[in-house]
Amino acid sequence: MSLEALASSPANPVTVAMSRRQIHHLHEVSDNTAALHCTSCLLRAICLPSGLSMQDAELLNTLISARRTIRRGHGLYHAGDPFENIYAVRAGSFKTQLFNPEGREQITGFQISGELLGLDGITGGRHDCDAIALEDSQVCVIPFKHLEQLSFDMPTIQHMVHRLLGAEISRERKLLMVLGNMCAEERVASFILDFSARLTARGYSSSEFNLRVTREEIGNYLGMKMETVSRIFSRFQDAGYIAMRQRLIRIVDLDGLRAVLEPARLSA
Amino acid sequence: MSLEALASSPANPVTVAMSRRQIHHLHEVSDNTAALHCTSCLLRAICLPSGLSMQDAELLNTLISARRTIRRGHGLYHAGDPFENIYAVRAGSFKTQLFNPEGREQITGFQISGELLGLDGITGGRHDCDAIALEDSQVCVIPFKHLEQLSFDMPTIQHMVHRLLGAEISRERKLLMVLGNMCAEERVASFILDFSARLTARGYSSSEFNLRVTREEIGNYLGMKMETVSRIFSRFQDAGYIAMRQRLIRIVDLDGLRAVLEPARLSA
DNA sequence: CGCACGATTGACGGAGCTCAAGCCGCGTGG
DNA sequence: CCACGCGGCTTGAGCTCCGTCAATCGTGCG
Repeated sequence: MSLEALASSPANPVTVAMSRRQIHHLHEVSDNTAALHCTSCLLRAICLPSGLSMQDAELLNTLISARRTIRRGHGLYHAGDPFENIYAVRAGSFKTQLFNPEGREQITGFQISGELLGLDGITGGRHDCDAIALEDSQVCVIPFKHLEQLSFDMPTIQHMVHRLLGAEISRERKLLMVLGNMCAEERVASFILDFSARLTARGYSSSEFNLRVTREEIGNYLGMKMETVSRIFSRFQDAGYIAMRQRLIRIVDLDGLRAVLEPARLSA
Repeated sequence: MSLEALASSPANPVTVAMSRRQIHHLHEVSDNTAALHCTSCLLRAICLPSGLSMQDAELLNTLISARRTIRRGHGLYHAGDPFENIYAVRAGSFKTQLFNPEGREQITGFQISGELLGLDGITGGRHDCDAIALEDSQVCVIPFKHLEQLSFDMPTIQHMVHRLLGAEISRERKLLMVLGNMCAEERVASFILDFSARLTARGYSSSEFNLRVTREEIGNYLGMKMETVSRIFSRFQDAGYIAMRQRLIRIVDLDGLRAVLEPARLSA
């Protein structure tokens, strides 16, 4: 079936299949009531306890004081809130946004299951950004004081904390590279590829997923305007790299998408 | 005296005075041989030991295994080097640069006295960027393993490490805001203001300083081309915000520079 | 003194922004 | 169940800011 047909027909069987198949949604994890402990959590391999022994993971579990459910559009925390906990996304997804003194907004990241929230605020004792749920979501609450205490006796836990903070630094650096060096097409391509890679690591489909965010939010994150994001999605669709319907996206030609980032294109 | 004269005349008394006065240079600190310990170092208030008691600072000093001198243009460490130490800039200045898989370069920061280097690499056990000296410089070497060990017994030290990592995250977020939200003029204005603020915190002149970096490097850092950086410096000079001669810059109208960042300008 | 590298400045073109119109899909209420 | 409205998305036309290319200048160094 041609991509043109896919793009133009709302009743197209493929797109209908896409919208019906539930991808990366709340129930996959939270319905599993057996997974209330880190040791048995489905996210264990990629979440906080990754790299820890079974015993250490058990210990970590004792820290998790609660789980919290956040409704779509609501905040997990806001800039200025006292820093007390870090959070592991158990189900759903979030965005973190920053406001500068002049009131400009910058989205600094989108977090999905198994990723952490709240590491900002370690320095100042207060969070310095807002974390907003993009859909009904659930997080594990980890009181940071307890984590610090635990890390006195446990070098592995201390290493873990350092690793987490370092990972956040690396993540932001990658974004700096995108914003500082890439043109609009490249930014969008790397955005899609990054999302795909993270979903792969979590065992979700890497070729078909729901972005959950508006064009506006993607644009803000990538430092460009909504209209440009939209145009480039359309261009990628015409080029046969992706197929999309609303916020549902399917990667059709991974190599094509990767080629957008190749510097060789510049000389061509 | 008019700014036009200042800009056009190389022999102008003001600019000559600027180039003769030594600002932010190596000898201010390293000549002070009494300051070989954290407790007596001139940078104490703003460096690693900031916020620590005299005793803790003394303890910290025992960690500093060596000082290293790096010649201008040489690397303190490179991407891929095993991560062993973090470094405190004792004198001079550095840039940190990142290369992505496609070979693109992104400068992620400029570090001056009292600032830290090497925090990247905590995660992977390897540095993930290069640190290059912008002038002959000297650093204090702090073996990270020792620091971690020390932090088992010393909550204050552990807090310090977390604070440092958190500060790095915040720093990069500010840059994300600049790259994601601001036009060229605003980027340059915020670059100058950021530099000025950091020098103020270190007791240097906040209105007159040596940038030490090429237009190319400023452009790379700010996500724009050298020519645009140059044009905007010229424009700021014409507008009476700054006076500059080569890499030496003097802030003439701080409020004017700040006003460039005001969103009110957009509606005007 | 002359070379080389960096900085400046101009002319031009294009990528991406602005403004605007129209469309789609979903929720709501009659 | 359908009409309606609204928020988000798409697409077009025109413009602007910034990148590109190129010439020139200035400065520091050998």
